Amino acid sequence: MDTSLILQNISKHIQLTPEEEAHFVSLLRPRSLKRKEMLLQEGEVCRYSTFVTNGCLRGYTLDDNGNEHVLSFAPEDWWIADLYSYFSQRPGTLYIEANQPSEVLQLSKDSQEQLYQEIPKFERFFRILIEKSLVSNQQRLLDNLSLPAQERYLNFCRRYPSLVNSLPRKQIASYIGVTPEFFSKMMKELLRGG
Amino acid sequence: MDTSLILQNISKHIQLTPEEEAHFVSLLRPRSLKRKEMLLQEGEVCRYSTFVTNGCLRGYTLDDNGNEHVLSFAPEDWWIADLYSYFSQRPGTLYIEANQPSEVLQLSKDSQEQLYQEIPKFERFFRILIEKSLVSNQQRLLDNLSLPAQERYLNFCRRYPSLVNSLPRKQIASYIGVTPEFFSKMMKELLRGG
DNA sequence: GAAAAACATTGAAGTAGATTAAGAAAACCG
DNA sequence: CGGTTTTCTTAATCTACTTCAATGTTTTTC
Repeated sequence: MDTSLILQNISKHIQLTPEEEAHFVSLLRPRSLKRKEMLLQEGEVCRYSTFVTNGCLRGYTLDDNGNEHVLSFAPEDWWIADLYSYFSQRPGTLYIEANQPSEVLQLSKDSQEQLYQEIPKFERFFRILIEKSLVSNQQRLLDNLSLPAQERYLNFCRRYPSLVNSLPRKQIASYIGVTPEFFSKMMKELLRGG
Repeated sequence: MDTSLILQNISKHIQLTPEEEAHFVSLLRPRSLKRKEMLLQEGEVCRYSTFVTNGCLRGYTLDDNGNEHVLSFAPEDWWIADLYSYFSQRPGTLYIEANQPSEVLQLSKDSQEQLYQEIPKFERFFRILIEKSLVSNQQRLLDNLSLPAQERYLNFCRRYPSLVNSLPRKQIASYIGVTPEFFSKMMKELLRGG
């Protein structure tokens, strides 16, 4: 398994000794996913934090009408989980699905707790990771409260430039909170210079 | 200054020795706020995490049209900050204002970093605090993407039962993302049993 | 306790975005 | 490749919510 990306990801915030790196790596479980393969479904307990080394996953909920609402995308070098379920180890509401054939590394909740005990630096690492998530999540919430769909789309383009042209438009529409039909109209407007 | 509430808040997640408690308390700076007093304004750097021992604060942004969008309320026993600005120590976009005369305890960013070094347990405490914020923020975002205003209001009532009857309705309207006018109509519907 | 300020309600008119339905274009897969 | 499924677009109709404007009602302030 290729662990260079995840070790590099971690080294952005904490420095590990070679022994610590080796120990961390020993806790990881690699997994390959086919396109459309489900990593997690509503009602299940999320037992792993998942790091994407290749491909792209997406996390979403289904509402009462069966409409999908995308909470997050996880391209290469990102983490994903149903955090409510992962932290509480209770059944969650999120679906996590591979958008493309993907390679991931999984860290179980138990391993993560063990890691906090053995190498306290990891407590710092995951704290910082969550801090960043929280900040961007708050910004996205404020965007949804205060900006029209067009602006939210432009913000999406800034935040995920690599994804804009590789995701189905309906998934982007769902992420910014509009229907595919409206998204289509909006794009026409945008290109026409509106 | 009365530190019993904040020590109790902390003891929910980590156990401190009396010496550690004393040291922590020595880093806190008490502050009294009048109604409408601003703790933070757009463009300023957020230098403190603020814990509310009494009263209630609110965090909001102003959009281009001067409309207020409430990101969070902080009643007694809650923490509040402009997290983007606090973590990055760069100018932020949030206003934090006292809804009522309030008593708060402030922990500076420097003190917090110092605390992480001196008493690593605090790294755990704040990690857990942020984990919980992130989970509830994600849920709120999904609510905004998938539920009509009425349902979002009912969720608000569940989340902040103590605030429902003590906040101006326009602030609740702003929190759930509708205008005061629409909120008024919605409440009429709700009471009529709709 | 009066004046001022902030908050709340109502109604009419307008709009961003949803829904439905249908056809066209891609993308997938055997 | 060719058939199936998924995605994308367009257009007509519909609705949840906004805006504006006016009025009434609390709450604040001094």
